[in-house]
Amino acid sequence: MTLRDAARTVIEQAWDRAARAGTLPAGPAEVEVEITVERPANPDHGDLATNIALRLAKPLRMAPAAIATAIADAINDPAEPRKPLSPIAGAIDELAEPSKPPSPIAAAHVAGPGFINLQLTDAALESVLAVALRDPGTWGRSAVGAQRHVNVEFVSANPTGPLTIGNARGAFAGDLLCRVLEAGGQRVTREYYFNDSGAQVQNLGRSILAVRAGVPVPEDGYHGDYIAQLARDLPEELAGSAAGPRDGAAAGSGDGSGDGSGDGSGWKAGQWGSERIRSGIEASLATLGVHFDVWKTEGSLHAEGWVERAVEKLRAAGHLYEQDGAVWFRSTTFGDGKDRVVIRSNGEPTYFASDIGYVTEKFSRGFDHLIYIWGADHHGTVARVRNAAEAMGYEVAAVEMILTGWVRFVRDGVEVSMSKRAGNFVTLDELLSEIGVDAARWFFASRGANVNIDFDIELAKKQSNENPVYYVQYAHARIASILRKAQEVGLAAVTDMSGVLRGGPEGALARVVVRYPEVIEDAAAAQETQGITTYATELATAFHAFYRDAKVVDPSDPATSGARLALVDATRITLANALGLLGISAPDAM
RNA sequence: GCGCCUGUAGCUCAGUGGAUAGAGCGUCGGCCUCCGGAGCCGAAGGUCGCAGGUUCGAAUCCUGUCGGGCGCGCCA
Repeated sequence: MTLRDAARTVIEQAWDRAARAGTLPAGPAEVEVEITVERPANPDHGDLATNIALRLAKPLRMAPAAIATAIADAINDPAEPRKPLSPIAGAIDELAEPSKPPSPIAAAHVAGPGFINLQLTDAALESVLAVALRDPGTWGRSAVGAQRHVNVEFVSANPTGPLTIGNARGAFAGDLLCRVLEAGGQRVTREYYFNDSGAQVQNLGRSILAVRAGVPVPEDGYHGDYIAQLARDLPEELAGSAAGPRDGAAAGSGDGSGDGSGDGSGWKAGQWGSERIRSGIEASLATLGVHFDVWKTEGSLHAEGWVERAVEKLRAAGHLYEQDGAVWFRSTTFGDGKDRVVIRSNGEPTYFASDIGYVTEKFSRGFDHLIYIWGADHHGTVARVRNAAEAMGYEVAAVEMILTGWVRFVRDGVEVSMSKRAGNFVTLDELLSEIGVDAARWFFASRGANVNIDFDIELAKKQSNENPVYYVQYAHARIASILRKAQEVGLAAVTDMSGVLRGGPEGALARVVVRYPEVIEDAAAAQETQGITTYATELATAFHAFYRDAKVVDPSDPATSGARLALVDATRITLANALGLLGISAPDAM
């Protein structure tokens, strides 16, 4: 439970008392309305504020200011015995007599058109800081999403070439999403889906063989240095079998690929090269701090019968029909603009058929929720996959697609066009060696997943030293330095901060620190990380201001020093947790 | 043509029903005898694309419109 939740309870109980006392015509039991509590931007408006009186004006048929006054008076009434409040992160109880837990609210004021502004007690601030200091490992984490097991599939680039900076968006967006869901208490499985048996793999093999043989690569083959490297490394036995038969285990999709060429040349080389590339991709992702739990191949979905069974499921439910020799899914039943082919007239299943099989396979593993991170160019396939899930009897809401916006990569003002086939691309590894993982992570974490971004590589390099991430990291390093200094002179943090938080620089910093759990809760609910980077910047700013105004290490005043050390350490823990949640390092020295 | 995303400060982006719309970078001006100046303080800079509507209240919700991106295959 956060301070915000506690405040909500205080407000609801005050409203209830006002209704029972007759100053308001109806209480929370009679009127259905959500009590929203927010952190006002203007510090003059208190620590927390609620607009409940404005929202009750219509149902209660009263002026907002009168309602606000009634509720505020009830909150402020010291004679009123307090009902037990749920503990604030289990901490406030410890400071209170069990029979009468204290309210975290010191005072309520009516302001503006009917807002109720609330002031937190110093005891509430101190008890929340104590939670951070006592249990840094879980500080800020929420259990709201416990029990939900989520599958997040992202990147999923076919292994026909190294990851490019075009894949960076999905990699970071997906990983950041996973991290914020985990912080919200959910269980997450990170999944990478790829095709190890399609025509592109064969195409890759032919390209490798062609380069090795010194002949021109096929017209739509792959180019680039990495192909030359693979050609050099290709084992002799695979190089000799240019026309080797296709591996039977991969049967089911892509076979012949409908182009009539029908020969199996390049298969073994292609599969060898594909696996080489895949492990290279895994290594690249590892340098980003991105690790997958499951690597799933399209071929396995066919081999294990998932596609076939899913198609049967749709057929049994009456959602399939035949036309022009093909089998169609009646997607229009569920609002799609047109029906979609599942089995082509040549008997081959479509990519969509694999998607359908994959949905059933994922749900068979017990997930409550599926999330797909797709590029914006895939939005056309969202409806059909969700429709198919619905047609098979799954909850549509449990199948969610998040579309990442376009990243337009620019170098010196000129757009960098990228094509793996043409061998013209900037790899993810190159990007990171230029700007660094921490800066790249911060860049993507601080922007919405679905917005289009212009990314100027030269500008990013140039500005990397001024990246806001260093501002936050610097605050962390500065605190670490202060703590080292304190230890040198024999000063230690004290747990009893009573009196130190009263107003002044301490109160201002403490008020930002204690907000952290709410920031994480909001981020998890919105499935976004921008709020975390914004908050981390605010916290760093608050610390730097505190540092300016308050001397922390002062041997002549160990009591004040001790309390300030505790506050500063809670700040350090919070910065480290926020950065760590985003996969960014929190250095003790820079 | 239809559908989805998007338009906020010079630039890159936060802010999705609340009080005076924010940050970083850039520009201009200040601050190191003192725990880390990768810092601090201040200034300039915005008809939130435009027009209607809903609401006590709209950058935020609805409708229309203009600009940008993407999609509309028995490709993956």
